[in-house]
Amino acid sequence: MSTGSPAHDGSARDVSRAGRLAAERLDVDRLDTGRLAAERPEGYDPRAFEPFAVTVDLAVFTIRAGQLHTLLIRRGEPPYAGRWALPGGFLHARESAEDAARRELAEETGLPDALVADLQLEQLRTYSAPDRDPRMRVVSVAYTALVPDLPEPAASGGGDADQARWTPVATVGPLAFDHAAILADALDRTGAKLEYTCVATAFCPPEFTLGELQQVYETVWGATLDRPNFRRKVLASPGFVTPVPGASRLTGGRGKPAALYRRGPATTLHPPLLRPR
Amino acid sequence: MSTGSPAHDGSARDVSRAGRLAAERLDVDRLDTGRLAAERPEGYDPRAFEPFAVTVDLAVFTIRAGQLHTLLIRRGEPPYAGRWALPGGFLHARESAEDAARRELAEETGLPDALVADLQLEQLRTYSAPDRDPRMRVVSVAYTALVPDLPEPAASGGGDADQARWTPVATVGPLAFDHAAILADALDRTGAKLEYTCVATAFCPPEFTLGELQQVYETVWGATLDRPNFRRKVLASPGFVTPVPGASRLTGGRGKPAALYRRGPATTLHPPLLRPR
DNA sequence: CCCTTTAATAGTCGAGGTGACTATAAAAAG
DNA sequence: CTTTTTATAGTCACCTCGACTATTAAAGGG
Repeated sequence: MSTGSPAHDGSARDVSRAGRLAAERLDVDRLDTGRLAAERPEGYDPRAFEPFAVTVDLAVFTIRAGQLHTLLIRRGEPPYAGRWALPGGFLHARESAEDAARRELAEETGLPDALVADLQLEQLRTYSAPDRDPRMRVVSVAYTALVPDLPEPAASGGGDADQARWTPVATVGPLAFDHAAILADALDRTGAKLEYTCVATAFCPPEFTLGELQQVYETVWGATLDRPNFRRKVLASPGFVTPVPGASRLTGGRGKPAALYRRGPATTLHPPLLRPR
Repeated sequence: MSTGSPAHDGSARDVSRAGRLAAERLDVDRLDTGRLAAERPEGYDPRAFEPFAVTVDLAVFTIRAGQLHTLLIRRGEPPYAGRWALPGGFLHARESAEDAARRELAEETGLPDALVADLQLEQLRTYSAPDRDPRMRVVSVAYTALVPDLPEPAASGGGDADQARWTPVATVGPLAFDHAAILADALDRTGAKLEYTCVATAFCPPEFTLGELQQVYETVWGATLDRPNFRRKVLASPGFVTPVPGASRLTGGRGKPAALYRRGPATTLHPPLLRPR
């Protein structure tokens, strides 16, 4: 947590990692990684090495009109036909879970590849309950992504735009599979990450005002913050934001124009910006 | 992060979750979860739905003789024959990853089932680099467990005791597969969790002195802490520890006997106990 | 053009947490 | 009995933070 990416991004590490002993379906004697045959418990079940399907699911958040939105996709086929679900899909044969998440995000949101490439993408948790899919065993690696408010709505990428939509998290109804639990976990994690990392700027455009940054915190936390104190805290955190010299923008039309900032080089907040209560 | 288990324990939730749409190997048209056929990119590869093997790996930590130790197992077969590795194994057909981790932990450490059942067990991260196993595709869900210093060394459970050992993390050599990276991630995470959760007591026996608790922090962080200040902080955190009335224990033989405490009901630390610098 | 409104920015003050430090109490060793 | 050792109690300055007030710079209405 000290100096690493706020998203606990491990893809670069993943790629350079050596492989791990694995099952070969017809060679049961060599299947049980890391354990000797002598150590195996009695009742050893060959079905233990049944293959699994592996998917990624994405909780993508943005802030639009002062409300936290998440990207949902309407399912067209059973089970859960007609239900909304998190975007996601299967791992391809030669890609890591993070690569798959990035690919799915690009495909389903139609974001330019350049934007997707350097996006905040954090591995949330892996969901592996045996009955989470009624038809077969599926293990899913969930990721969280934070994006700025997009000029173009989601699913502009060629597909049926009606099938993918930004939905205010407050109005999200029942979701397919265990996606409601994944979404809840993602919300918890995102709120917590705002406290001790600089990821809040991921919700903002390249240049933003401190008022807009504060709105990110207030929207995600569902709390109101004291503006002078928030300002003092952010400016006192080295590397959180860097001022754009001479630049300012009229925020609401009225009032004093606000100075503009860009995201700084820091990824963690020392000390943290704790949410009230 | 607010009131949940410090280990982000999601097993209870997992079990109650509905299943997720999955691949059926002979029904390619229904394989791509959450996406319509119209949305699929060209060059769609049927091998994308190749089955994966899913394993769990365990970074088990304990403190012994003032040093942080981790449980390692010596591999008996290639690849990496003779190398040390983290304990772990394959998911069985009808168990969640957390259940598998708990089962593997019980099998490989020989701990009493009762102890394993209510153990701190936290999902760390999922490792999915395509080349992490030279023979086939293996996705591994890594867990971290913190245990008190065990009277009996590891692998007392029937097997070849020479194949499993507590090893000081400072002297861990090269490990099999990407286990060195997993171990490093687990160390990072454990150090960070000590700051804002109460998991440190997981390293201690049921009754412990504040000096022993402080040693946990000092050992994991590799730093020395001021004793009066540590004491003040711990006692000021409601629910972190509860005193055992009238009980005391001679710690080193010499000196004033220390009061005994048990772990309290709290799981998170407000405000956090930040490590120095 | 002046005055009001609105929002950003600057500054103040006290409570509380924390680091560094000193002092006392209770045990064993000599 | 004295020394040593370790737990425990207490002190003090600094720094952060929450709550609050004051000033500045824009738009809008008369």
